[in-house]
Parts: sequence; C-alpha cells; structure tokens
Amino acid sequence: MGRPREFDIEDAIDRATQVFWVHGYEGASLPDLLSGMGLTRGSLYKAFTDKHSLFLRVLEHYEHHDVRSGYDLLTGSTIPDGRKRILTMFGNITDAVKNGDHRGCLLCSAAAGPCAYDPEIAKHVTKGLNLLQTGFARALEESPKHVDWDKEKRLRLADHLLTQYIGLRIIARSQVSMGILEHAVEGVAELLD
Amino acid sequence: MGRPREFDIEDAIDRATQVFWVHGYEGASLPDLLSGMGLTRGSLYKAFTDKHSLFLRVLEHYEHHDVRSGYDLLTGSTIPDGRKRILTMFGNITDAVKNGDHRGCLLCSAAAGPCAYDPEIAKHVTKGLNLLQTGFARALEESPKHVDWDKEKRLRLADHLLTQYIGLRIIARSQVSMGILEHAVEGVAELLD
DNA sequence: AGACTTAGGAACCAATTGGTCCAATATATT
DNA sequence: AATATATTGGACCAATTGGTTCCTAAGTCT
Repeated sequence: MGRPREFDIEDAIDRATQVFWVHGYEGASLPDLLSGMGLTRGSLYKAFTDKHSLFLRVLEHYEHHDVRSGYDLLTGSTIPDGRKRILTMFGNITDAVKNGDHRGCLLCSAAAGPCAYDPEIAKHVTKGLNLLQTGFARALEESPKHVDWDKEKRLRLADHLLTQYIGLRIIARSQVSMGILEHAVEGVAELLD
Repeated sequence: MGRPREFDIEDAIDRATQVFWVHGYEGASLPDLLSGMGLTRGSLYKAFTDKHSLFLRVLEHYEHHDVRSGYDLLTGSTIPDGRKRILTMFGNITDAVKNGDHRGCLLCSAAAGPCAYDPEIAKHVTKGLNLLQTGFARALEESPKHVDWDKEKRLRLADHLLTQYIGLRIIARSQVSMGILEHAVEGVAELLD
C-alpha cells in the first residue's frame, strides 16, 4: 500500500557498487552516487538511511556477486586442476587491467582505506577476504602438486596467494607499470610448479 | 634579510609525514595537519603552497627515509645472504604490526587511493615502488639459491615479492587477522627455499 | 637606529560535504 | 471515489572542506 518505489533496490545497489568501486568509499560523493544511481537525495536516504549503510549493503552485494564468483572459480569443477584455477584467477586480473579496468577490488581498496577506522566495514572486508582465502585453500586441495602437502603448509600458501591477490589488485588501481603485474602473475605460476 | 622562519622545514615535513601516514592523503584534513605540524594556516601555505604540494614533499621525504632504509636493508652487506635480507624485511612488517603500528606503507596507501586520479602522486609512488623492486632484485642476486637463476626469472620473482610486500602492508592497515600476515611471511620463506 | 622583508595568526571565503524536511504526487485498498 | 500510505524531488541546513587575505610582530641588513 502507498506509492510504490519507482526503482529496483537491487538495481540501485548494483549501480552504487559501480560508483564506490571506481571512487572508493570516501572518494564517492553524494552527487556521484545520486547521478550514478539515478536517484534524488530523498529517495536514497529513505531507502538506504545514509551513505555508510548504503556502503555496507554494497559490500554485501559485492561479496555475493564478485567475490563469490571468484570463490566459485577457485572451487568449481569446470577446471579439474586447482592449480590451473588459481592461475586463471590471476590471469583474469591482468586481463581486466589490459581491458582498461583499473577499478581493482572494492574489498582491497576498502582494506586500504576506511577499514582502518570503521569496524563495521572491516568486518565485511575480512569476511570477503576470508572467503577468497578458503577458496585458494580449496583449490590447493585439488591440485595434484599440493594434495600431499601438509595441511598447515597448504594454508600458508593460501595466505600467501591471498596477499598476492591483494597486492595485484592494488597495483591494478595505481599507475604502476603493466609489466609488474604480468611478471608477478608469472611468478605465481612458477611458485605453483 | 627578513624575519627568519620559526620552524624547521624538514621537521615540519617529517611531522606532516606522520599525519599523512596515519590518515592517508584524502583522510588528512587541514586541521589535522596544522595541529600535527604545530603550524597555523598562514605559515603552512606560505611554506608549502598547498596541501597537494605538501604531500608531494612528504612523498619525497618518505622515499628518502623510509623507502630508502628498506632498500638499504635489501642491498646492504650487513647481512651477507640476500635471501635473509628479504626475510628480515618481511619480518619487520609483522613486527611493526605486532607493536601496534597499523600505518602500513604510505606509498601503498597512496597507490590504493589518490594514485588513481593524480599523475604527479602516481609518479612519486611508482618511483618509490620501483626502488623497492630493484632492492628485491639486488638481494636475489646475492642469494646463493638464486644467483644461478636466469636474470628474467629473478626479476619475475622480484616483482612477485614487491606485490607480496604491497599486499602485506595493505593488510597491516586493515583489521584482517594477524595470522594471515604471519602465514604469508612464512609462505615467503618457503618460497625462497 | 631605521628601512626593509618576511613570518605569524586570525578573520574570512566560497564551495562542498553529508544530511533533513516537507509539500506534491502516485498508487493500493476500501 | 475517498482515504491512507509511501515515494519523490527539491529546497534547505549546519558543518567542514581547502584556500585567501591582511594586518601585526619580529627579525635582518645597512
């Protein structure tokens, strides 16, 4: 009852995600969000309370879609060899940058920024990063080269890979040379051999 | 001629560095800087033109001191084995976090932030990161395990280590668990064996 | 000592920040 | 058709942003 909302909540969150992804949490201004989402202030505040709450929704959305798809790639059985899954994952990062996508990873940017002073954001970020971490660990469990390893050792490698992932996605956002990205990914390939 | 400046420029830059290091470029407000540096607006703008120029000076300062000391550690001969130098470097990162230092690396934070839209800042950041990169490469040249390697392969590993460094310092700023940091560093140790 | 030059500090500024409020509007239900 | 309910969009707001101006005080140099 009452006047129905003229926009779809999920659509709006998705568009907000794009804005935050490009500009970061602090860098995205209200006008940025409003024009990006195609809303006016009233509608945004009625539907999402405030910028902070909206960002939390966006983090969830990002986690359910982008992070999840990364996790699915790492754990899915379309590629039987876990090691190859990891390499495709890293390959995707360089491909994105080659195609002009310099957004990096929303989670990693948040880790570098508002995470430091905002525990709520930090909670979401750690949750997402932990998902990726277990993704790497799962992939290693299904890699012929690593199955026989000590579980501890595999977990260490997973954390190493997660850190590498974060580093790469930060580099993707910066103007640091493409070469480093490619080399680092080749380095990962050698590491897994 | 004229009244002499009551504060030391280098001291002021050093204090500004601390402020930016904690808050990041965008996160540091003028009042933050003024109180941190012990100056008033007039003095700051007379001496440093504006916030942006000040930050560039700060980046240089950071590069000449903190980045440089990292480079010196990686290339210095106090520790003869390059591999061990790299490990102490990474060990220092976890030690810092253990001691409550969550500032991470000014360069890495800038890479995640203003680098994306500010070419001047980007230039300084890449310069600093390149220094670290060659530091890693030099260290590998003086590591018994890696001297015989192909130069190309060593450079790839250097880039891999640089990426790992960036990832770790981003994690240091976030609230992600200490365990990941330690594991990742142990992962580096295994990687170099 | 006096002229000159510069720093210091506070008042001031326009623009932007995130956020609130309310009248107009549009629909679902009765 | 009338009513209740909820959205919309824009006017409005206080606080903060980075930045400027200007007058006074404090030095240096001759």
